Amino acid sequence: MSDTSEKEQPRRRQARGERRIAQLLKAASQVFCTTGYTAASTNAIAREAGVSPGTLYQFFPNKEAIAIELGDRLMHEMREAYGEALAPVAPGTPLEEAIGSAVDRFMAFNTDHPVFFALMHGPDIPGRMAEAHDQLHTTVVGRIEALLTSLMPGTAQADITRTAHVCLGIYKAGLELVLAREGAERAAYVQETKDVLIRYLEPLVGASLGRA
Amino acid sequence: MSDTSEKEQPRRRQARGERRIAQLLKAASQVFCTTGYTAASTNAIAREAGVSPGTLYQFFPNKEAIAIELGDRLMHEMREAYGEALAPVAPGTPLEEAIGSAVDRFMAFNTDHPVFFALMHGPDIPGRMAEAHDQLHTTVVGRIEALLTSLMPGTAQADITRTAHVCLGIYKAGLELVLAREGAERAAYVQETKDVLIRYLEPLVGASLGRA
Amino acid sequence: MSDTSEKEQPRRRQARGERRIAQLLKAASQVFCTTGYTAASTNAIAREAGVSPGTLYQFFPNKEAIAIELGDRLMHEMREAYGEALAPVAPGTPLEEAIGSAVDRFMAFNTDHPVFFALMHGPDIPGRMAEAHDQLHTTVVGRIEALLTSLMPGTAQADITRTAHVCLGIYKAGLELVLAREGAERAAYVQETKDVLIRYLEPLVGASLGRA
Amino acid sequence: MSDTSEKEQPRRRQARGERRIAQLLKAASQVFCTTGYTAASTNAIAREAGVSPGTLYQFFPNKEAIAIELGDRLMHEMREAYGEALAPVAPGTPLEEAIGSAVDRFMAFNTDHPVFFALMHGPDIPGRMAEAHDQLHTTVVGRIEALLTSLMPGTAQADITRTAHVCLGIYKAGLELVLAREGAERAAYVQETKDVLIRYLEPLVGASLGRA
DNA sequence: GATGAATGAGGATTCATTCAT
DNA sequence: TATGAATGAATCCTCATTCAT
Repeated sequence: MSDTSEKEQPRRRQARGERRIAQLLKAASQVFCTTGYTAASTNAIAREAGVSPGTLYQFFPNKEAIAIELGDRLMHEMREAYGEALAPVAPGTPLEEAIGSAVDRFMAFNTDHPVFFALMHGPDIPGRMAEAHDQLHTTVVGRIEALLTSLMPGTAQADITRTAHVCLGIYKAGLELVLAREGAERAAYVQETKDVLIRYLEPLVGASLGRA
Repeated sequence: MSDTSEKEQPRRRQARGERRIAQLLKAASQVFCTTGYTAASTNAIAREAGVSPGTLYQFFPNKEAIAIELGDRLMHEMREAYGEALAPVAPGTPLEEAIGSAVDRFMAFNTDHPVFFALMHGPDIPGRMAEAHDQLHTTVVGRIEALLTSLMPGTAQADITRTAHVCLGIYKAGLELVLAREGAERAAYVQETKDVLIRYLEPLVGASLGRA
Repeated sequence: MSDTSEKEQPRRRQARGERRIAQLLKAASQVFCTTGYTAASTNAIAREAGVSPGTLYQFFPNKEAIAIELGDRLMHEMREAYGEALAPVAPGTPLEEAIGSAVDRFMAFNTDHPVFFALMHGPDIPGRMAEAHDQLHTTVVGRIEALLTSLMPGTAQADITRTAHVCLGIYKAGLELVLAREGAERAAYVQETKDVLIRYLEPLVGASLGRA
Repeated sequence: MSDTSEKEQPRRRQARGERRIAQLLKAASQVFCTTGYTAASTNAIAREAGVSPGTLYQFFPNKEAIAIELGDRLMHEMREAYGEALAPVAPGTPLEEAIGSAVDRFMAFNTDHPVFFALMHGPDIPGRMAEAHDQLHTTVVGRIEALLTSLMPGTAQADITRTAHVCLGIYKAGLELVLAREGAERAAYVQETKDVLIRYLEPLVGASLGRA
């Protein structure tokens, strides 16, 4: 009735809502990882979250909205946790170091959040869901472009873009291999992924340096 | 009474069946490409083929059987058309040439048969379908291993295997990029794919040569 | 072209047709026994007979026609094989003997032709198939009535009919128990069936004799 | 905040569910009676209940679960309504009375719940549904054995069991005849059923008494 | 907000039956 | 006749989504 009630009531509700949303997204992560986006059912997500289907729809208008929100949060979290992973490196940083740390950080993040892969991946992502996918994709590519621009100054934008796409492709391929392994084999594949990227970029970086 | 009447009658019928099967597989290819395996419906495949659902089930016991048969045919076709694409190269063949021609051939095949990619791809492949997927995968990896063994004699088998997996990953990543483009951009991505592979393998090949 | 060709051609065809029909009915028997009438599929029958579905429909207009024809043939066969099993007995025949031999003969027949039971039985017999069932039923009841009339002269027709229905019910119940057993147990159940019938009929027969 | 809000809200919902279940089981009863279990379709049951197919599956995972639950409820109801119908009779009870009342009670129950018969009956019961059927059957046979043991003390177990099976067979046969009639005819068949059972058991009971 | 019942279109699959060959 | 391909309605069942409470 007073200010408090008008501010704290909603806040409490929002807090509860946030908890619910987090709970649902966590459940969705697990289900998406297990069955893939297409085969995941909203009922299964609700069940996994321990709530009723109706509750799920109180927070998300439909299935893809869950995936989109999940993607957004992942991007946020990534930005916060490893914000500078892909930021332009200081001039003079050796390529190996730049790539190595970027891959390490990304791999760590993706290993901790396997949904990321499930969402990034897959041509069977149907309908409007593709938007979320594309958006995520575009963001990541943009960040890679920024990194590459600092590594290969003077390179044409089109080439930067293409190289960025290739790098992301290599990374995703490596990630898939990594996620399917454990222990020493996993570490070996992480190293391979770095090697592929380094060897791929080395001549490009060299050329741009020579040009500069 | 003559050979014709006793042999061609059934043959004609069989021919009709074969045509239907081909037609259904073609339809399935398109649907799988468009929607992915999981989301593809047998009714949609039948509709695309212009037949009733019952007809589809006259030739295939279930959805996965279609995918399996499709995979088998693709493998056959690949073997026949580009049989030696991945066969061990003559000693002394420059790496660039070996990789270049292998990638060209594969890309050509995959561009002509985009389902291949749809079937190769995707961790959300459910049920017993995964078998088919794995089998296809194993076959391809095996062929790459053979190629690598001839390129990098004396390398430990475990390393060969890992390298083969990485190469396949790179190729698939490249393919995905290529398939999403047209014309000059597509050609550029083909070249990038080759470059990635060549630069990745060059040191390995060199090392094994030095050792030999 | 001569008489021979006009008579023997059809005859040969009829002969072939008869063989086909017999073959199909045999297959149907097995399928009906295994899965029951409702769950039996015409395709399964055709497969069991080693012919195509089309062939089956060349001889039978639909599924129930198969059952009807099967029932008819069974009745014929029964009549031929054990024609007098239920015919009125000679006056003075002890009830035990009359019942005993009738049950023995029927049981033998039904044991040899388990379809009979499958067709007689069951409230899930749907649609027009019920006709066949009813017809068969009516025939059997009629024969039992004849037997009872000779055993219980002077009894009202309504009572005879009711008693006949009860006897058939007892017999079918006994048969079900018998068919589910083997060896000594089976023999014991045959005896029980006879006992039930004899004890049920004895007072009725006695009463009618006293009356006469 | 009060008990009412926290307990009755869910209760009301549960109540709705219970009503639906009852409604669905009632509809299932009718459909099973009309078409038999095998030919009964879940859609038909849902339609009969006036709900959508999805609703049915909210409460039952599949068709057989409906039949099983139906059987369970019938058994419960039977136990509650006529709990002692088959319980051992007081020593000295005339056989006619024991049988008469047991048959009356059972017939009354089965007449009120014709599904019981539909579920008891039928060798074409497929799949895991057979379990339910067998369980029901076993329960009933057990109760008859108990009754017979009290009527025929000193009889070998194997004989008791066989006699129980025969009695159940007779009863089911009688029931089938009874259910197909109305009014006076029905009553007459009830009496016949009793007579058959009494005459069948009389000598056995007498023998065991003589022995005792 | 939360619940869970309700919906109904859609998916895989089967099957009696027909038809071209 | 025989074949087997073709049909399409009907089955069982699922799922995204809505709604009354």
